[in-house]
Amino acid sequence: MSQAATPLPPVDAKSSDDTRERILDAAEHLFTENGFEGTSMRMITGAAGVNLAAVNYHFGSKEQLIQEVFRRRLTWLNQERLRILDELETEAAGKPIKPSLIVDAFFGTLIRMAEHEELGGRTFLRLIGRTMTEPSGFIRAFFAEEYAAVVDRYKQALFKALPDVPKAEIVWRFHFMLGATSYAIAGTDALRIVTDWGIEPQEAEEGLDKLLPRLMTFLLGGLRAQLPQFVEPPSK
Amino acid sequence: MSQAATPLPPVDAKSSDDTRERILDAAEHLFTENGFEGTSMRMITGAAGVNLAAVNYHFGSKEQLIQEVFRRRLTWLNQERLRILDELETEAAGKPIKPSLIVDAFFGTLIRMAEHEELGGRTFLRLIGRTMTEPSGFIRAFFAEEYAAVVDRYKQALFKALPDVPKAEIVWRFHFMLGATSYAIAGTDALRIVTDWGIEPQEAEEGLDKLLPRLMTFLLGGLRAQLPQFVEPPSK
DNA sequence: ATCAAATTCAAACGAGTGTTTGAATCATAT
DNA sequence: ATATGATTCAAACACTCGTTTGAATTTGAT
Repeated sequence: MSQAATPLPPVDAKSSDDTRERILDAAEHLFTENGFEGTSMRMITGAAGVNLAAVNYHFGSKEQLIQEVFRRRLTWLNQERLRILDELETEAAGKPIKPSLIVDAFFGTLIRMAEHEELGGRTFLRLIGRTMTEPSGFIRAFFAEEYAAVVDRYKQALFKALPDVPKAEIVWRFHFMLGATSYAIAGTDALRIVTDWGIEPQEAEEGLDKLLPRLMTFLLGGLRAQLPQFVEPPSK
Repeated sequence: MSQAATPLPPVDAKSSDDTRERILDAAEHLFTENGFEGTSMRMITGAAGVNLAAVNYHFGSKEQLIQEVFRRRLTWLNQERLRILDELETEAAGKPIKPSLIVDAFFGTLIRMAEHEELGGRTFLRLIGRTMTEPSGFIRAFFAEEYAAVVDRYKQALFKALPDVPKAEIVWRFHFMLGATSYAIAGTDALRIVTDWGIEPQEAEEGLDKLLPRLMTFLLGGLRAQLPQFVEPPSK
């Protein structure tokens, strides 16, 4: 129980950072493949080539390990999202921002993480896609805290960008966009089984390059769609 | 090990159907709240008020129980989807069907299940939304088998309905639509935490009545969006 | 009433879980 | 070289997991 309370190594990188990183990398991969409950500490430490007790020593518990796996990526992602939105708002100088720019800043920034292996690459992208529907209470709470500020800023930007669309409608469509995106990245192989595509597999392979423009046009098409007409239920 | 091999009670309803149904209902709710690995047999049998061994006796294993939880709903759902598509194709008499009708037949039929408690209601809807991103291998395989025929028929219908859209594009957009839908139904409360809405909660409550038209316009907006222009990467 | 099958039950099984312990090893600064 | 703290390690802890067992009970047909 020596120093497990220390949140992060203070400044310089000790050799034990190795162990931490190896554990985080192994956990990221295994969580993606097997889920949180389907991944045991022994699987993680085995894949990382470290002792079983290392996780509890460095992170405290499995729960805290899960949080750290996300935090090391999400902190960067959401700061980047805020930075870009700041930039856009500065350029716009008070005027509304084009919806396509807002959507790209939020979802494009996420998708583009897949190209950078040092940011977790496709593995982390799949993991986060799956985790959005995670039932576990503490994960939902953690995500809520990690996302609250960003989502709120983007919501406000969309309200301003689409003044003719009711706010409730925008929130719902934001919700839908999140779903389409999560699914697209989580299920690159999950649903390939289901759909079997019926198109040349070569065309499915190069998916990630073309995924972003494809997703983008879909999201924007949905975001800018005509407003729904609520039909009153027949009689009642 | 008396008769555990019997797939289903032959014809008439015995009193033990009670036990089966109680288990399935309890499992459906608990899986929705806690996930598959987060729900133990003891939780299920406890909630159902039956003996611990009852699950293994009636279903063989936890894995088979999970499959049965889905099968009793999905069989109806996908038959209904096929039936409606048959109807639409008969009416169309060889001509393409309007995309909105196809989309409503597939996704609307799912959403409308929520209104019928005897079909599982909102609980099953949330469960299926979450399960689409499930990592577990046997669940993916099971879903693939259960969905293959339906998805293929609907894909063909969409190809015909949108002759100007490349097939690969349609498959992707079908994928996106699945994601938006799954998310919308799975996360009715999951993301409410994240977004906190910023709109009158009363307006969020009546969500399910208006969810379908809202989702519908979003999906159709995305499905019919302009085609993406693939920009070649800068230099390379 | 009798018999055979279906179902329920309490108890236990072996395996796997996350976590803890205390000694051994390593690194670093004096 | 020595002392101090950080880290690693093998072993064990208490617990939960899904499943199995074999006897008790219930059910339904004769």
